[in-house]
Amino acid sequence: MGRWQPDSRSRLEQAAMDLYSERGYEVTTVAQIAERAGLTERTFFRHFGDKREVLFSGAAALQDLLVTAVADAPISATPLEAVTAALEAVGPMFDQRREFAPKRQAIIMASVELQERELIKLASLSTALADALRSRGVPDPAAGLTGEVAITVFKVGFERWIEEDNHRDFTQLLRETLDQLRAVTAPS
Amino acid sequence: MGRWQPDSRSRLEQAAMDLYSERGYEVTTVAQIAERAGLTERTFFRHFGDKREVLFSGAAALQDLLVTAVADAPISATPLEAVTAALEAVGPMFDQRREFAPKRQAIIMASVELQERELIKLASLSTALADALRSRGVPDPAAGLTGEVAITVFKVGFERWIEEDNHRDFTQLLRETLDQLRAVTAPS
DNA sequence: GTCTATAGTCCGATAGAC
DNA sequence: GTCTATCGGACTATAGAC
Repeated sequence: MGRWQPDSRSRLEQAAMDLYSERGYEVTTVAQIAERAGLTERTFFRHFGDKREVLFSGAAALQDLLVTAVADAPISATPLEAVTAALEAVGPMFDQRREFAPKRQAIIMASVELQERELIKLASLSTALADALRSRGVPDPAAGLTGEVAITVFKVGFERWIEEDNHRDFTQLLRETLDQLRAVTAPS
Repeated sequence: MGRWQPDSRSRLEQAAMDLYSERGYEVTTVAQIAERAGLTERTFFRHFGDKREVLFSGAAALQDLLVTAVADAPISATPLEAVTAALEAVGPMFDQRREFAPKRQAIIMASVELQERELIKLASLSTALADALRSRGVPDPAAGLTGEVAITVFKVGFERWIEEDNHRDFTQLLRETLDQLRAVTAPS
């Protein structure tokens, strides 16, 4: 055991979640987060680029999971089928943390600044999915549009998963949302 | 003619565009923008909530145009047809400022912070369109999903309109992008 | 670990328009 | 007189530089 307590990063994340929940994101200072974690402001900024990023460290893992699933989809899969497989692959990751996700979402929905960060993370996922599709030989504009469609389904499905009283599987809601999107765009 | 020069707001917008283009958004200070416009920092913040907002004052007019067009669509129109009418209604607004839009877009694409603001403005348009559809009696989840689809078409169509060598009508590109989106989501 | 620039807020003062 | 737009200065927190 070294000079420092382990898991500085996790402690900062936990302290930030707690303080953002208790008092709100805007009125919480980085100094307060660092203090609660037993660290200094300087250490916070060593781990996280800014005050918002402390809530978004899971984004990279989500992106890896999505991209890998697209790459691993059967060669015969259409672009939409490939991203559907990717969405179904991430479902369990959320169902496992059913109590964490709504808490984090409530914090984000209470702050425009945090919503901005959330949206650019989603846009990054869309770009990553489009690139993964292009690696499969999917041409533009289909690759870019399919990435956008996937993120729309993820976003809308996630919102419903959070707000639904009965806790249905995230995967099930994603499938349902995709079907509804297809109904909306289908020819009358 | 009074004590102040007219059009303080426009002068700030023009100065900001110029400086963001010349030096970049991040390295430009609000003091520099105000100075070039012959005003003070304090006045800048009176007109614009923050340093980014000076590039997004046109968003409200765009939203009004979209919402009005949805409300004015024929009663017989499907949700997708109503938002399609809205998209076609805003096309000319962009074709009129063909030299302004790419310059502004280049500034935004050079800064993650500005992209975040752009994305939340687009999300706001999506919500406004969904609300306009609900006012027409469109139920959820169709209203929300149709709003999202419309914004995807707008975003992707706009990017292509900017980067295309031959200057096709924005409206034409929007129609084409919607057709491609429908092809992507259509059953194989 | 210390220092500094900048964003953004708050209070008040001023001066013209009406 | 009221209303509105500008300016001045002090202040905090973020974020990056040293």
